[in-house]
Amino acid sequence: MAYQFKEIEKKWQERWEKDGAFKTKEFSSPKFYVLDMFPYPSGLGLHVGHFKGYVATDIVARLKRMQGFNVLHPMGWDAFGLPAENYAIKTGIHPEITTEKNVDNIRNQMKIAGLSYDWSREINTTEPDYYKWTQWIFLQLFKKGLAYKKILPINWCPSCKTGLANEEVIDGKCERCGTETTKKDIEQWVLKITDYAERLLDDLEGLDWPEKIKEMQRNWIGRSEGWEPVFKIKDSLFDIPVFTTRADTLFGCTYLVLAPEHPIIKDLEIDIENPDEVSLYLEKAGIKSERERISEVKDKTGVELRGVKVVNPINNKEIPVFVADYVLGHYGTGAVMAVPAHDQRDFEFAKKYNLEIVWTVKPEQGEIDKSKAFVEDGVLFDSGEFSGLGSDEARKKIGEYLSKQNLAEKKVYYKLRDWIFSRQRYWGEPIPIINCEKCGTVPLKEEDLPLKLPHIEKYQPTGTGESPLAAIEEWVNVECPKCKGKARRETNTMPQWAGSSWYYLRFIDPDNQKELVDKKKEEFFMPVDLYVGGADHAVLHLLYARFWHKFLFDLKHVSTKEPFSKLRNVGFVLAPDGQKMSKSKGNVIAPDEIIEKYGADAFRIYEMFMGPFGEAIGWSENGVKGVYKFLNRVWNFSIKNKDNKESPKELIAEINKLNKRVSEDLEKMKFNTPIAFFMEFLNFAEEKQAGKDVLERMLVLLSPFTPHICEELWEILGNKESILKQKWPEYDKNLIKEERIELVVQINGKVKDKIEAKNGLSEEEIKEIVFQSEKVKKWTEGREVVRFLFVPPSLINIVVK
RNA sequence: GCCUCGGUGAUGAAACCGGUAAACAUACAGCACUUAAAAUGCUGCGGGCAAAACCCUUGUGGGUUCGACUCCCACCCGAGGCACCA
Repeated sequence: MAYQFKEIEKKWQERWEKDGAFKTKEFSSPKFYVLDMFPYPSGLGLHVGHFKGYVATDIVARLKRMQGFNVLHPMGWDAFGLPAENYAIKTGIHPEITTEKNVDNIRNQMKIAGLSYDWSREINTTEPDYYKWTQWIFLQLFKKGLAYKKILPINWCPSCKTGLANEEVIDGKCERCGTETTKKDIEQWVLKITDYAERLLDDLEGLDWPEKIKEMQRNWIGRSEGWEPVFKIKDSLFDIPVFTTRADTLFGCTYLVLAPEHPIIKDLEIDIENPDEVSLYLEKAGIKSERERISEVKDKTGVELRGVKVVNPINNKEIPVFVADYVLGHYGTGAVMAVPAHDQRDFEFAKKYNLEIVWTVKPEQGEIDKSKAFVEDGVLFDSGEFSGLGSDEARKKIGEYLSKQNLAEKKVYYKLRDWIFSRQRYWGEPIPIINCEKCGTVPLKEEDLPLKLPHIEKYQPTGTGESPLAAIEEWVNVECPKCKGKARRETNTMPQWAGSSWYYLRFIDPDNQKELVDKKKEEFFMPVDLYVGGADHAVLHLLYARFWHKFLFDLKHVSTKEPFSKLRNVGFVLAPDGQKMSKSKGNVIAPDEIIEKYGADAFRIYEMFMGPFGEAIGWSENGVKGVYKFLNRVWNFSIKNKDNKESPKELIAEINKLNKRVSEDLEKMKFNTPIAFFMEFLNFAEEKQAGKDVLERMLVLLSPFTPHICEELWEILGNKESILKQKWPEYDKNLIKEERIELVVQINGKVKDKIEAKNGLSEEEIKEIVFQSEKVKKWTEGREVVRFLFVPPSLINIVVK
């Protein structure tokens, strides 16, 4: 008979809630903080993919509770952001209302899946009580000079009508809507994440994170070490420093290239003999979109500044100067020394404009292939006193030689750019700043926080670079806190990523009105012991959160250098057709219908059984049916044996084996194999008489995976106290040892025979048994036995000639 | 181009530290139960053969080893990330 999952699941979910079974205790050691990346409360609800991570952390949370940990396992809502606002534009329904509705729906989805969150700690980034502290952190950043305003050519999404951070531009397109971004000069709030570049890079070392994510962050931060030689401009007081990692190729530098944005171009105006040509080029470069720049990688364009020459500091050669947009204004000094012989980009440019190519580095062996640049390290020639040196040594020697004459400096640059922090949209945290005509930028007083987001009727973005908030006169026009004169509020809002950059701290102390988090509680619960979410946040959320955390650490508001000590990525759940699930493709599978048809327990173990946790795997309803069948067998097996007292020895060995395998694999964050082990165990045990001891152990081990059915059967077996209170069982390795085993006999490494024998025999005894085998005789007859290898407990390899 | 993962039956996959390749499931086929279907149970299921014996098989080619999915070298393919970063 099929087990009645609907009644059972409802019954236990209500019981757990009534008992407050998942409430975290304050200051009860040891603690374990296991956290999911909190979701955006979309109107579609969550699909089965979101639950893969949630079920895994839930299993860990339940396991850790049984192992005696005081588990902090909270959930909340990252509810600011564009979709709610776009929905409001379309329907006129306020984001506050849609957010609340969506949150209720998703919270319910999580509850019917039996996820063991401590709901008393629920947070929502759009509640003033929460964003008060997001704003507070912003004020601290401002006070430390880490939040500043700047007119910048930013990435602009013409569809979302807002500026974007570099991290939000993927392939020249808006991360949200896929529209191609353009450049726009707007005054922006910028956070100085670059001040933390070195620490963000160095501290990755100690983290138990997937190597992939660490590597992505390293690349994003992009540290590079080199020298910055100075090129003097001929007949001028100006000079131009350039950054290079290849100081060893300096003798091969035959021209200099400036980025179109380089300020010195203006200073040189009077010397330039071809001003029309130059300004035409600059104009063209300025309007190019990010996309165009990327697509033109192969076709380098530029223009010479005729009449301007610079001097190569290493050999005093006069060389020409070009402007080209393959040199970026925002990296290094915005100027490069071009060495066409040893840099592929310079090589292409030199070929196109017929510039001199001077070879100064050759490979240690063989000749240079002069059809392309030789970019590897090698041995210097035609390089004065440095000829004959290897590249590595030459870099150092040349750098030091120049720096003695104050013609170069050792330098480190990072690819990481400051975080563009303002958005010209409505549905976000207002930036707590007042712009006064007299006093300039004035921060709000901390006691005036939260600065509430006003309720408005018109959400349409203005497209002018101002947010819709700018239209609300009574909100915008305020008195300056400093001089009491006329002033205007900052109308930009914070980006999507603000609220999620510190939310893990608020779970520790969600109702604190006086501070962001109580110091003692923070010290107790931090860091997050296990953080689980998709790999798609590798350089956005995970980098921003680390930055804010380090900042709070410097202010002594948090006690750890890093927020998340262990991170694991969950793989996508794809639609049955192998495609990504999306509303537009109509292939989204909701957990609700699966739970309705097969129950939460079946849903939960299917999510885990479908494959390795980190891999992307297609959904299969037949797979759900398969594990549902398994749960029915667990039910029937337990009911059938519920009155048995004792178990046979072989079953005791088997349950200990199961115990070992499940414990070990859970420790390694493997969730698919333990389920296979349970199935194997049941296949073995089903026909046998099982006693209460074995049944109970099985249920306790299974309970983190499928808590409802286990609770019910646990009760049926006569237990009064919830299975949640049981200790995670230890296995006895002496009981696992089998009495009889199968010897596997190989001849020259190939399996030829299998012989059953007593376990634990000596090599001599085994040898005797093995050579009695007909098959072994057949293969060894007339041949010389060179070696006899015995690999305990069961493998034998006989090497014959 | 660079970086990081991957490549095993029809499918999802398993295999600890180098030791029986394909556990566990799904699909499929056959049988039982049923008036019938579903559900359930049983059997089979990498390939060369219908079968035993035997041989082959973890992307390809080579190497190390008594023994390689696992280690080393070269290459091919796929996914994700970065991408004119000097």
